[in-house]
Amino acid sequence: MPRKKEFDVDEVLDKAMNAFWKRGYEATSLNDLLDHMKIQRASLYNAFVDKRTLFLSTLRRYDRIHRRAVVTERIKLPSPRQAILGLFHDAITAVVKNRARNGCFLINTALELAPHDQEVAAFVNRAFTHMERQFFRKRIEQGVAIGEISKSVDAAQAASAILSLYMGLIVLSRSRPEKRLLESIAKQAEILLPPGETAADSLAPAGLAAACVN
Amino acid sequence: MPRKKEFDVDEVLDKAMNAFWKRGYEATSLNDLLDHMKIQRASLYNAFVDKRTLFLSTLRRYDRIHRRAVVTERIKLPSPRQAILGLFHDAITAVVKNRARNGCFLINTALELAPHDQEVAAFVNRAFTHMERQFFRKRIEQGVAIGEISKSVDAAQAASAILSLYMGLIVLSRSRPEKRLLESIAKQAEILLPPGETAADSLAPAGLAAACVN
DNA sequence: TTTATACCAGAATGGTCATTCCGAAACACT
DNA sequence: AGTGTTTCGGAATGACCATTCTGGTATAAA
Repeated sequence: MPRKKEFDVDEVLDKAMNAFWKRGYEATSLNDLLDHMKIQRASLYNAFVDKRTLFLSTLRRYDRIHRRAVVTERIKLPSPRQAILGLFHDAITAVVKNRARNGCFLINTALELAPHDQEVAAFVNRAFTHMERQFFRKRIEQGVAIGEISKSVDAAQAASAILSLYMGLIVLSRSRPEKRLLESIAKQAEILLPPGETAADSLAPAGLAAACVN
Repeated sequence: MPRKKEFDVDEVLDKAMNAFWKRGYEATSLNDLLDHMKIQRASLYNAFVDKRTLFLSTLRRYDRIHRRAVVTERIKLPSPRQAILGLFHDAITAVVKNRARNGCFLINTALELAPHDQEVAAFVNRAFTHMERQFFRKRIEQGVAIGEISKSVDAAQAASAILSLYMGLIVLSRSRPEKRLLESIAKQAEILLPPGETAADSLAPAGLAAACVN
């Protein structure tokens, strides 16, 4: 009896996501969305309820296919240290190759909407905390366990710092997509994760050990 | 001949700044502004031209009294290392004490408007670059020169990283104002600026110390 | 006093916003 | 053929937006 939907929901959701990602929530009007999604008004409201609900849907989708997917890929990598540092270098090449000028949708949203929308705040919060604890911290702990990362590293503390450094990198990359600058930041991420002391369990204090990287 | 202005320009500018700082540009309507500034419509347009010009004025004022003022204070401090690390601790206490959850006006603006407003982009860019080069880098160089910071530190690179770490801290503090988390980040800032080799030298194994000259 | 300006309060303008509603055509099933 | 649903294109709605305008009033200097 019912007529089939003539557009792919995920496909138009992607287009809506890109629109929101590029301009933010407030600055993206419904007409902008319709232009990008190439569907009719009625179809949008029928399929996605309203603007805010559509936004949340795109945010969830971004989290799934852009953040979670990357994390689960990188969790499988044999080298915990490279899994983390690779994230930085991927972000840099994405920026330098003139692709990602939009930054991170989650970070953008955290600043624009989270302070005034509890549901959004809870969502981005969970995402950031997941990054910190389930990716950065776990991988650092693994790195320390297999001797790839120095025992002098406090996994929880380093995870916070790496997260902060990463977010700073993304924020900075929007206004200053300079390769040299961004690579300096990635370089210092390496310093926060000094390689394990293969020879002897060094007596060197953490600060000095960190300074010795490279 | 002319009647005197009955409101203090800087005073109402401060109120406008707080409104924009809290909600961002798009989400702050002119009525919001009038409510906060407690002046009349005509007075606003007479004194500040229009909304965007008013916004730029508040941004310039923020830069002057919130960023530049802090920097010039901290440039005078005797200890370059403490001048930098103090910035982190000040930000943290501001967040945990009086719940300053508005983050940094410049960073918020960099994400909301800079991508679509060239003038704004140029302004925040100059501010960030000034932070990086005229404050962080210069102070690190001084620290290295007086032996407070290890010679192994590349001032330019470390400055980029410290800026990135600081921005990450501010961004993160908006959604997660947890003292423990933020202090972990500040702690790692210290690691990026290891103290100069005075006593630590003697404790380190000879081989390791040699590896540090680079 | 005159004159220029700032004040107040609010209406008017012209636009855009998200959302709803309409009629008609397209389609898929019984 | 008939029924239910989704398409389309657009019009209507009502709210809010930034900005301008209209009078009327107060205040200072010439």
